[in-house]
Amino acid sequence: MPKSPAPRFSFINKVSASNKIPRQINRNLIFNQIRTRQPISRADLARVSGLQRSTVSLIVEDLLRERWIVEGSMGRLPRGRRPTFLNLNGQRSVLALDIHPSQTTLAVMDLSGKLLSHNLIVLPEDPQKVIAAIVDAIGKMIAANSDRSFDGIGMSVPGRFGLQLKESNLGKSIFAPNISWPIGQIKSRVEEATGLPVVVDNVANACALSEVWFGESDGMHDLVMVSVSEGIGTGIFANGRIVRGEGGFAGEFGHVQLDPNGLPCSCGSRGCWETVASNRAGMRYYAEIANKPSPAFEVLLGLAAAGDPAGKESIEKMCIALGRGLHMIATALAPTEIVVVGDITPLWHLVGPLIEAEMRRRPLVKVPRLRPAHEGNKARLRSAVALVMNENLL
Amino acid sequence: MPKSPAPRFSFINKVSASNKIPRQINRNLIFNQIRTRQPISRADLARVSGLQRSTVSLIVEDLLRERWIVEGSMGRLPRGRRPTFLNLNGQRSVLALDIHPSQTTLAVMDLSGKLLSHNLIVLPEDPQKVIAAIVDAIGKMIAANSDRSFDGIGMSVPGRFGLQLKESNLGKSIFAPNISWPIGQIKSRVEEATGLPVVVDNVANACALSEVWFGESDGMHDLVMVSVSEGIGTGIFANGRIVRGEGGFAGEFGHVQLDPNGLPCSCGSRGCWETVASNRAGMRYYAEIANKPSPAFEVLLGLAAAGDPAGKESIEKMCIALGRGLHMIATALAPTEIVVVGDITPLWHLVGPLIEAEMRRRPLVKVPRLRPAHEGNKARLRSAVALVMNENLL
DNA sequence: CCCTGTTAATATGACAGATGAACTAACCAT
DNA sequence: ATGGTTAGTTCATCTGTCATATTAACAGGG
Repeated sequence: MPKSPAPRFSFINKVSASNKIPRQINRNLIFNQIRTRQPISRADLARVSGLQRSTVSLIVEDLLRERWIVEGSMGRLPRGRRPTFLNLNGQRSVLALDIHPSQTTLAVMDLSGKLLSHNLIVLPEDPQKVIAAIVDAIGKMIAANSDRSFDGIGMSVPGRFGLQLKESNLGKSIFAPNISWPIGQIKSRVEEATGLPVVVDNVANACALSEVWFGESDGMHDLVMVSVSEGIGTGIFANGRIVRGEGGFAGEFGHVQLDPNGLPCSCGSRGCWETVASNRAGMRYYAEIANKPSPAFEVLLGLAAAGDPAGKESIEKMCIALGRGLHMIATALAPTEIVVVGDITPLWHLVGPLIEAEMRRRPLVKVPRLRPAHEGNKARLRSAVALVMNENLL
Repeated sequence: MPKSPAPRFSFINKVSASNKIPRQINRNLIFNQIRTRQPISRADLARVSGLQRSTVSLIVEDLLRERWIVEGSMGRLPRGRRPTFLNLNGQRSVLALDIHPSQTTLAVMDLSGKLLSHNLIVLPEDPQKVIAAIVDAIGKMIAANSDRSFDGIGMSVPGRFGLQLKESNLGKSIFAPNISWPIGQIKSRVEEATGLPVVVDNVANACALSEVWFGESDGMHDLVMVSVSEGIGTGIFANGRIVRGEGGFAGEFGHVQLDPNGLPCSCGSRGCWETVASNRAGMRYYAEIANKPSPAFEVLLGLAAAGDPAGKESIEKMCIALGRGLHMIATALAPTEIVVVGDITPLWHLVGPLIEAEMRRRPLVKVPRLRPAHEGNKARLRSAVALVMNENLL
């Protein structure tokens, strides 16, 4: 990375900067390069970052001392001294909890987002017992991995939490219409029980971060992550950060009213985008078309993939509604790419073209790249790692 | 400003930071404090910025040497040495050009956004002669103010320009459906003619910046600026910067399709928000209701203010449509505040409540503050100053 | 008129951190 | 062995902030 585009910090800032700031920034840079390019030598880090080899060595020394990274094998070059490869410390790991109305998963992942083990958590019927069950499952998972060291617990949840300046979470759910148990207490309860720092964030925000941390996006461009499940949530990544908005409530494109005469929505409004484009909408379409109750969404997807006419038509209707919403997002934010995560992503070869065609049917000054989340099935889990790293690493 | 909320630079960055970065940031901070609090002493700057007095003195020395600021009178305190007040250098000024489909204004402003003189520019009919007329007017304005020194020319235009990493402009208009002359060449033509740096930006972006630089907003919160004129443009300020999106096309909420069966729009789509909520829409409503051609929008506003039934009804319809769009923005981005700029702002006591009521008629997790632009009539001009400062000052 | 207290502003040395050049280490090919 | 090459470290220098000391400038009181 040549240093040509000199960094500009010309935003209006209210806090003064000390001379530790450059180290903070450069350390971040170096760590991220190790993360994304490991194994990599100090010399290559210097080349890639634009920093001097001496500076890189100092930063690497810090990261080694704090055990974020480890020295690995030595490389072999046609000429010259052999480089020492650096890797993320594989022993450090993160607990990832993906809370989902229909299915909650707990996993152990390492800092590079590799899935080490995972379990479905069966949540009890009684809303008051859900958190206890989660705490219990987490305890067992930690016990079963006593050889590893955990840096924290990341949770992606379908709802918006109040956030403060620091990107950490107040732990108080304010807007989670698709969850029926008292999710607001989960942060404090789990922190109390495990002693580990817990970072909670909205699924879509977390997946957006995940895409930037682990995916093909490089953090330099704008990205909107659209999470399609029971409802629709979006995470907006712009200018190198998640756009959180006042109280952390940015990204509720799902509750933009597209049709004033539309169906009532769980949020209390009617005709919201998610009433026509979510999994629930797909199932409703099926029920209307086939004139019988819809099966679970995964099953419905299977029907559509197998060529069942009612199944196909209902998924198509859903895709058209999705496309219209994506046009809204593309028009409003002109992101470089829009990434979709949800149950439909495994069937992207079917739904992707439909969604994209509908998005492009209207004029669009700049057409964003549209794609499913990188490794969609792990995206929500891995986003939890991104959350913890984003919060705790620096 | 106590240093308590330690600045976090934990975004994913690709450029390394040198140890000149803190100075850059602190210099910015000090300059902005002088700008917003002038006259102010070094001691107060230290208190207000959290920096040491010695550091402040060094930075002030730089700013004085570069003539950004000047030493003014001395203060008087009940006890102790008298402070030396610092002020922006009143001699430095900026040319501000507000290009507007119906009216183009050229002004001289100082760095604090004070309007020193201004002129309407009458644009010739022939599209090919417009830029020459503008260049001519600028030349005359500079000649008439030969005692002043100009730092640059800021232009706010109703359109989106291609932008690059540096927030400067490529000078090539790509999307300006409401301008009929070749605006894309304006930057290079004017730079060539005057030798001054020219910064061009979308009206809404510029006004958003202006609000942050000169208004009551402190740059710490998110803000969406909605510019209502022939069309509707929005400028999104989040995480301390304008959200520009790929190619600089973010903010086209005006072209989100709210009604698939709506009227055709200048962008080629139909049922865009701006087809129902812009000045043009207001005039169309009047023509429909009164069954006669609408007068110019300013006149229509006057009718409404004077109590003319058709005038009132048409403006009301426009306000309702505006409110619906603001609900969309509030839902999507949850900004701390939404600021409106345009011809309607002088009548805010009439239209404001209507717009806000409609915005709040639907559920909203977080209701943004809604207000007209600070000194709405000067907002577009002053935004040009913000553009130049944002671009050239540091 | 000269202390004393108080506040403003500058000077100075210590510390953090990036830089670049010099240096050492390790390897290969001849 | 030797020279060439690449990796990584050491060190002096520079920029910049910070804390403290010092000087400057004022008011009020004896």
